[in-house]
Amino acid sequence: MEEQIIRDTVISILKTGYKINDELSSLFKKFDISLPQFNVLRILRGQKGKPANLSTIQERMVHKMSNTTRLIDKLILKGFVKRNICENNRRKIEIYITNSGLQLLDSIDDLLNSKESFILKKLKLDEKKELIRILSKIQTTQVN
Amino acid sequence: MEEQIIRDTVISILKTGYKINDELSSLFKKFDISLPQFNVLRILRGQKGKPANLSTIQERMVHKMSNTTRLIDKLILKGFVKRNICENNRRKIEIYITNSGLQLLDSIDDLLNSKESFILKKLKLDEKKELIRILSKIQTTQVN
DNA sequence: CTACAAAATTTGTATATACAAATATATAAA
DNA sequence: TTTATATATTTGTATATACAAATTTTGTAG
Repeated sequence: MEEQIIRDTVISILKTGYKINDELSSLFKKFDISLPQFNVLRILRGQKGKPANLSTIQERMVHKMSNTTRLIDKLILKGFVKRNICENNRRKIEIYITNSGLQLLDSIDDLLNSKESFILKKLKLDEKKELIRILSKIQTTQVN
Repeated sequence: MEEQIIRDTVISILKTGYKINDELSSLFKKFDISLPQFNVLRILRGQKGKPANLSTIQERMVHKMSNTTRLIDKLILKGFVKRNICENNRRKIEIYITNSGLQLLDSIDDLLNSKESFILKKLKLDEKKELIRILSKIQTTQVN
């Protein structure tokens, strides 16, 4: 029945998501960061020197979180990012990645690439594209 | 480049997983349970009266967790399940769903079905099947 | 200029989760 | 029978996350 297929689809997305989440988390753990923390660092690297403020980071995060402030706090403690108050708008903060943060990402990049390739190794190129196409339909479904 | 597509695929699976996770969580929250708790209740209902022990439940969970004991504790506190020590093997415990738990599931079923349908409403039947097929390839990829 | 609402971030607090170590029981070997 | 090993679950503890309320600063209407 259709209803069963819907349920199976939902469960298979969830399971695969959890699996990938767990595997990447265990990789990042070796570098003493969490997956969301890594995600933030990568967003900041993408800024190419320009700072980002909290709300920008939140928007771009793979998993939107309720508490990005404390996540940044931890990255600051580890020396991977810096935080300043924005001159123009003192409500905002400006967040930068440090050299140490860039070095960390650099040391993770290759490992991550091979991990990701491994996870998807059974998929042909077409299947990856198909996956992206179908999943993006779900992403763009607005829920009330 | 291929590497970029791999990354995009991984991110799109993660994002979709988080999205579905969050939406279902917010539905279950109305009933004062979490998604993993719901999952356990549904596993127990599937036992059709027979008890399940902790390790069985853990194996079947959508998201394997490190701490199923306390998850069950919470369900017991709410009166949705019961726990006994197994007669044959006193290391094991036997977990049952109560009538109250069954009623809860019953009251959730319809809402959940329509939520799931809504989430996947943009997908044709073939696309759902294709999704399941491709994702199962990832599921069966053993990571060292 | 003052009061009020909006925006951006932070903080308090309760709950959830991960991980490792501890406990309890059963099985097997000597 | 004693000791060791494996199995099943529980507990301690540190960390992570969710959610709501509080704080700080800005913009705007009167």
